[in-house]
Amino acid sequence: MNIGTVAKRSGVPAKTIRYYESVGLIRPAERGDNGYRTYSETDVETLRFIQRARSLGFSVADVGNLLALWHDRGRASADVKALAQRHVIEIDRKVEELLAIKRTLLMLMNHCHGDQRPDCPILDTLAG
Amino acid sequence: MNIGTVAKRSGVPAKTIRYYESVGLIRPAERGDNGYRTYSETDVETLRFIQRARSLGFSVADVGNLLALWHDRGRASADVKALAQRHVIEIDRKVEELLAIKRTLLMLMNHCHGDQRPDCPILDTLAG
DNA sequence: CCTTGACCTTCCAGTTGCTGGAAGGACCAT
DNA sequence: ATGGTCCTTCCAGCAACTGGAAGGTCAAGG
Repeated sequence: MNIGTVAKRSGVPAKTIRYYESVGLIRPAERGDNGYRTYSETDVETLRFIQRARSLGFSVADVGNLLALWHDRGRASADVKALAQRHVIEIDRKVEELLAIKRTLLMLMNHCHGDQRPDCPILDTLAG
Repeated sequence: MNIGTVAKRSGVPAKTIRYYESVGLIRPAERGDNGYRTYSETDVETLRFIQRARSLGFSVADVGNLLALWHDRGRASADVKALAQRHVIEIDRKVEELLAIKRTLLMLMNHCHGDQRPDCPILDTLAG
């Protein structure tokens, strides 16, 4: 299979597959006589795994860890769960940060007429 | 005032001030005979404004828009409010995205023993 | 046989918002 | 004179791609 086929079947763009190879997330693909990268079914599976993990917001580094755990038949599920747990904590942190900002913005917007007049508590607050 | 002093007084690191200048968020500072950038009280105010806007998550581009509105005495507060509104919508989008991911992760974690055994629904799901 | 178009290759640059570091000049106190 | 702290510029790197240029390959159609 060439990279385009794998891209279509895994949902990971060809460019991104090359990128993953360049940063060591996947090992370098075999090459045909023409220099084209050649892939197997297993590679498609791996890329799908990566795709799903990335869409859950895991960093490329963490996806690397997940891949290692996946391939390690002697892994402890506790290690996987702990990784997920850390990720959830990080998500909570981000959500809290965003909500705090949102609260502030809504408060400011509440005090702003939002019409043609120039006076605006939002700008006033930013100005201090 | 030299850049270090302004940095301290505005809370914006010297490096970041130079960066803001390089991307056109603030206009190039006057230079002294020694080539050092020279700043006024007004510049400190501006940098504080920028600092607050950035800490509310506005992009540098949007901070540029906010600065322009701030300096425009004929502005309509509606424009400021609309900009804030767009930002809130974007925040909502991000929060929703994060919460959706979190829900998925918690569900997966719920099904995972998290002990020394290797079988792990988290990995199974990622593998498809 | 030739051309066209869709592949593939590599490498460089841009995105966002800084941040670190190197190399060199300036200033101030002792 | 010397040390320490400022300032200058430019280059590189972070995350995770994405776009584009320049060029090689391949398969189908006229």
